[in-house]
Amino acid sequence: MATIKDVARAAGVSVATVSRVFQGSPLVASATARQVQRAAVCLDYSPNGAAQSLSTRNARTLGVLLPDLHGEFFSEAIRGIDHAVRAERFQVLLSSSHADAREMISVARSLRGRIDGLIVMAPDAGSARVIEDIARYFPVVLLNPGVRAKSCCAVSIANSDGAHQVVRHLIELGHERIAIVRGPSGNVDAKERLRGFRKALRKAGLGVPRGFEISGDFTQRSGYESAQTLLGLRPRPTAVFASNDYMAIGLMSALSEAGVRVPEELAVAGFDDIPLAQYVRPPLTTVRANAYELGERAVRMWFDSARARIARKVPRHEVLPAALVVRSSCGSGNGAALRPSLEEAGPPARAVNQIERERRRPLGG
Amino acid sequence: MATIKDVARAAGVSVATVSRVFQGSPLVASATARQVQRAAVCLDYSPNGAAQSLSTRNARTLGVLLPDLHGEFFSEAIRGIDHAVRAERFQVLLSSSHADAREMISVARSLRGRIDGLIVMAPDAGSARVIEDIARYFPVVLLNPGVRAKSCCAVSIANSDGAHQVVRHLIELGHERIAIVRGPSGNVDAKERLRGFRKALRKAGLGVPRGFEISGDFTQRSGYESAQTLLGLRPRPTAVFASNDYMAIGLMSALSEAGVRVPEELAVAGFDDIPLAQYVRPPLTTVRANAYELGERAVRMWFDSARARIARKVPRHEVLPAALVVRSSCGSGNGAALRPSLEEAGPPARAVNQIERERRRPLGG
DNA sequence: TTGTATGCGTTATCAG
DNA sequence: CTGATAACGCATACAA
Repeated sequence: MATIKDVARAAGVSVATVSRVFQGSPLVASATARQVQRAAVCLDYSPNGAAQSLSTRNARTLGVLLPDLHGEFFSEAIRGIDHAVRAERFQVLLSSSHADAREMISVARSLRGRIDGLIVMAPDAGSARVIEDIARYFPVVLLNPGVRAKSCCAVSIANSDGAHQVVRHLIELGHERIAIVRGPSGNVDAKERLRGFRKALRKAGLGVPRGFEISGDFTQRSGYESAQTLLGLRPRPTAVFASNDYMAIGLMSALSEAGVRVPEELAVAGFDDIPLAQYVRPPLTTVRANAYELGERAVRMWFDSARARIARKVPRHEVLPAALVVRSSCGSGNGAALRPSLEEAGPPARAVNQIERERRRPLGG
Repeated sequence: MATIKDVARAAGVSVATVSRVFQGSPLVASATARQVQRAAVCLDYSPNGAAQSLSTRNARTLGVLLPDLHGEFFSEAIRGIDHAVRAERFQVLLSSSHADAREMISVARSLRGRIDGLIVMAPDAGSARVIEDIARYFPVVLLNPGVRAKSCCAVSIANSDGAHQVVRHLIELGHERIAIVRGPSGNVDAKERLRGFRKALRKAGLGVPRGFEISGDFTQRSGYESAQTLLGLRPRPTAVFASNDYMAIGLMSALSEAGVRVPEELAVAGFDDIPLAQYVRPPLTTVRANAYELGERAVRMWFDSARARIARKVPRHEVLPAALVVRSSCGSGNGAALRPSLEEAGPPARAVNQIERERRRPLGG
């Protein structure tokens, strides 16, 4: 592979000049620049990134640390990150599937010299110290964090507000006995959604009868299993908010087997708006969280705080709004079309357009 | 940040010794090693990756170039890649959302010095030259490539065979007039699936009546729109193979609106086994392509060929088997449970376990 | 077993 | 406008 020296020699100039040309420096005669460019093309030269990093002390690369995630949320977040990073002409160094915090920190350390900063997603609350530790090495932005770290910026989804919205929706539809299927206990998203649930009920002057807060773990199975508990409650709830869509779908399938009609006998709502949500019967009323935007914002926030490093570094915390998506799994109070969601307009209209935009997949695989 | 020099000074040794300790060299007295380690911990030192890369001339990093992909396939492929890369103690430099080949090549060039090789996914047939170009810089493994490049290894999905299987399944169920909704014309997955379709019919001595090969573009909308064409055919087909699940689902929704019963009046099959496939009504018979494994294999193949560099470099091409997943959208010939798929066993049994494994998402968002 | 010295490919600081 | 040359942080051949 050709180096800057080879180009310099071929162009009959010094390495300094070649370097200047490649950085678009104005301090070089255009004739000389052309010479250099010709030589570079001829030798198929491009600068060595490692050498640049070493010399300039920055890598033009952002690291991304993720837990072992599956599914749409993961890929959308990455897409958002990649998009925003690309806009800054940076690169993404991805490291996912981290089991525990210890592993995360060792990976983060091994990244020294290769990245300028990190986007970290640590959903469990136990990792506070680890995060602080990592943040000593690089500027860190937390993505939907399970914990607030004093020293770093963060961007997260309005879990509490989203839950609040959907529960308020149920209340507006006339429900007074509303249950929740909770998420895993260590998970902060779950905790926040529970908080929003409680707040909405409290605001409406409704109580939460004993046993109306059923435990779950975000898996479809736990939703399925919650049905039994749910149907055994007396008085029986008329509506239930499942803390995520997977559980809502599991629950609905159990209800269907038990011959309980949704939403007539029991209204069901979820959270996340996974792609499935609009296809189950009845289509699921839920809350949309935009993972793409979450990733994008995290990166923007990183660059903002990097640029403001000279000024006072005051860690911000952005919260992305969550949007209620009304479908039919909660009924619609008086009229069937009281509050139609976009997706309900029928396939050839706007709905399909949106589906296409979101789900287009030019590759077979 | 502490450098190797600081550690050397603090430990009272030379930088060479520190370097040796960090590489686990046996040529250092254990007492000295402890000294060094203590100093390193004390100074919170870890080696600078850029400097290492520059010195050793390798980056312990694999680049991953992807087109603008959404959805499960994307994230699963990345997971597989990440997993395999991690096993080799390498890192992943990800660059997705590439619109065209030109962009891809410029990104690839800019990676010089930062990566040791590339996993490239280029589904459109036009990029052959670009690939060859990139392969001059780094060893490249193609992931589900749209084109065979002479100089690099590749791993892809058995598109043709998968299509062959599902069409043969239709034939075994007694269908004789089978149509296809094709994928985009430039796309190699689509082409291969069409090939498998034709082959299965030919083998069975069945013809493809004029008009039975309907064009589509892998979007749900195009599947929806294909229904009209399909229902206008005389004689009308009794079964249709949609080249991917999105189109199959769009088609089924159109059929449902038109009052055409699936599978009684028209059997429908898809390809990909997207998560949705088991939730639509009726659950979709399709072909499963394992994206996780695809990514994993690509990486393994890269390391294999990197290690064999000394020996003759003969580009291999692996094809991952595709598996027929029988659900109910094609009916089941004589008996309803003639050939039940795992997913049909009912929620609390194995089916849900699998769903959980596949779709567990410990994070709210 | 340890230290010295050189090179890796760039950038950047000075002189010209 | 251009050219030497000293960093950048580490690995390693060679010497001791």
